[in-house]
Amino acid sequence: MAVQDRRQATIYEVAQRVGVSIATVSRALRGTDYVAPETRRRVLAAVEELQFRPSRLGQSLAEGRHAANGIVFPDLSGPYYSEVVLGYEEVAAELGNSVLILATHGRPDPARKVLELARRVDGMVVMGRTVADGIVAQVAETGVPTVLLARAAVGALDTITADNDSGARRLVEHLLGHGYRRFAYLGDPDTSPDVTDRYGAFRAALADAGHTPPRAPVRCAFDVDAGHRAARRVLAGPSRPQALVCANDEVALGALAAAAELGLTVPTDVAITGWDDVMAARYAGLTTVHQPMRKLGATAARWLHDRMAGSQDAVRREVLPTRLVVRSSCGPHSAETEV
Amino acid sequence: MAVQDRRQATIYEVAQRVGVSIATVSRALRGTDYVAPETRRRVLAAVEELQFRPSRLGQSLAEGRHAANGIVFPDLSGPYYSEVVLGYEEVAAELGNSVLILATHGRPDPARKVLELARRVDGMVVMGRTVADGIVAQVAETGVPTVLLARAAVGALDTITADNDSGARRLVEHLLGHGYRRFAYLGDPDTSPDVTDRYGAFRAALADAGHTPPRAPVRCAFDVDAGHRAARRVLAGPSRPQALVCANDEVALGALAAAAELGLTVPTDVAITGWDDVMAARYAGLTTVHQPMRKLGATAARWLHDRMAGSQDAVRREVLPTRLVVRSSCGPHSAETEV
DNA sequence: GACCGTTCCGGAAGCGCTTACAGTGGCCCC
DNA sequence: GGGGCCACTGTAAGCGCTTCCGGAACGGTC
Repeated sequence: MAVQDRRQATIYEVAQRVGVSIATVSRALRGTDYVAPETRRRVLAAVEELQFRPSRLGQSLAEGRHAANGIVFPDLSGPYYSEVVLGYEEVAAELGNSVLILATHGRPDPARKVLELARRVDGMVVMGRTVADGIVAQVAETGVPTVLLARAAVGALDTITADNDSGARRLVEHLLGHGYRRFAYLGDPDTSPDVTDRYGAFRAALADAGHTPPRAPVRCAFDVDAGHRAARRVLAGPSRPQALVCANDEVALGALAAAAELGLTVPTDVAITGWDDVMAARYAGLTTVHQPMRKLGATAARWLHDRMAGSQDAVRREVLPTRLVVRSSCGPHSAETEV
Repeated sequence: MAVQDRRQATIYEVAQRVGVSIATVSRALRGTDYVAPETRRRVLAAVEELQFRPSRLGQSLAEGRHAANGIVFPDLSGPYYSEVVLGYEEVAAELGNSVLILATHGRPDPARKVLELARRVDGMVVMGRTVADGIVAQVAETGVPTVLLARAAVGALDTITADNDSGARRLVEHLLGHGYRRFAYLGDPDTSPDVTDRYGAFRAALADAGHTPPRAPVRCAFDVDAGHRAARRVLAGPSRPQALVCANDEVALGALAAAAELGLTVPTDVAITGWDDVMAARYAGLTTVHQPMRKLGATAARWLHDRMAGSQDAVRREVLPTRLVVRSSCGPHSAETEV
């Protein structure tokens, strides 16, 4: 007792102190098999005295599992990703798994990082445009259950997404209802599968209604500053669009700021819409499309858990509904449709 | 080649295939010792053929380290925590560590979860009011380097916080400058060390200026809805305060909504301030105190890394500066002080 | 009293790596 | 031509657990 031992006690020391075998200590601790009450008591006492905590590595190695799973996402910045990750962590932890996170954004060689992550977990979810499909397939082939989130299906993997398609169509219909005909799309459809879908549906909806979609999107990153710069360019240019459809709320928020700077009134001079329905959208009066972020994360965690438990059920694909949230930035409305 | 083996190949199979010992395979792979070029080539070829990936558990057990560290926070919801976590993940990953996250919010028995996390990492940071000091001390005693973030120092642990004190004082001074004398504080100082400090400094600043601080805070959770409800109660009650100082931006955002509902104009009828400077604050014209969230996380990760590397340097304590961001919600200003 | 089932426990074999230690040749040098 | 060094490789001892297998003790049954 005298000198505190810095080293963690091992199961051997506990066994020795009690005068039993390590097998008995293990059994007493996990309650997996018969152990005499008195023996168990003495084991627990020794555990207490020695401050023994079983090594997670030893356990995992012996059990052949990590009791952990991971989530890969492009970036945690922005409310969207963090909400999804939170939803994920919440149920993963509930199901007894530790969660490892990996943000690939801007990192060199994300593939290596993802493969590395795959070696420390029993399962993982890959979100959005993080690594190439080939890498995902490679991970899945190593036997690590994988579920895809907000990204196009790859092979026979469970995939969960939000309904970008209907969301975009409803948004376009609403805007057309306001009478707008000249549109611009802000954001880069190539950097996120979700946005690819949204942009595609946006164009399709316009075409279906007999209107010509813009020639090309105004490419910009998905943050406020990039949206701000892109919007300035578009709004200051010739033949100003009547409506700016933005890839996400951050871009739209930047666009709102740009419009204000240019002395333009929203929605009178230009309508602006976002996507995600982040908190700021509400205060900016931004019309947007709501995504069930927590639920996306939670569902992914649950599905992954099923697969890790060995489920051989048919591949699951689900598209969670989105909801058009009409606020003031898209045009005049008689009554507040949403708050 | 014929049938894909579901099982991961082990180092033994690689060794057998090449006709060398596992030691040689290990050496060839990690490059830690002499291996004949030709041998290495053959090893790498076998690795490729068998799709061998070393087991992280085997490695960790042998090396005696996890190559991972963890962060514990109360909740990821809200932009504040997610930004800190992102800043943390960014540098931790850069330094070669996987990141485990654990949100304690609302979970039963957070202590057990934290202790469990401690067993799977080489070091961890504990943020805010998550577990009792005793648990933190216990973790630290097991030899897992620990750094504290946005929480009062415990024992000889590195601790990093934001400057709540000066922030709150500057805020109060500014509000007094507007002529306000009747204040209310929204938020529960007992649920976050940061807020405890802010509230304390808020009262002290008022007292120092010869004014009487409010008798007690208006306790509410740190989200928009709670802020909204609390503000409604306060604003609709008798002797309406002239200024609502809120524990964080979310509460303040809720308060803004409440004021609007009650037909009160901000800041004419009531001034409202927040804390954190989240994105929405900008669009809501909210006067607030900016915190360097990314930097908090990044610094914690760096310090933790030093400790994990065995640094025995003196205990580090740092208080990162905060910045008063004046917008429209606190009163009339001749020119925009901040955007 | 032989037999059997139950309870309890120890021995030992893994799990998949890393690395200390001990060679074994080959080559160079005096 | 013997000694020494260097490049390279194998042996084996861990790392700290879990769990299979089998043995011992004990009580109850026919």
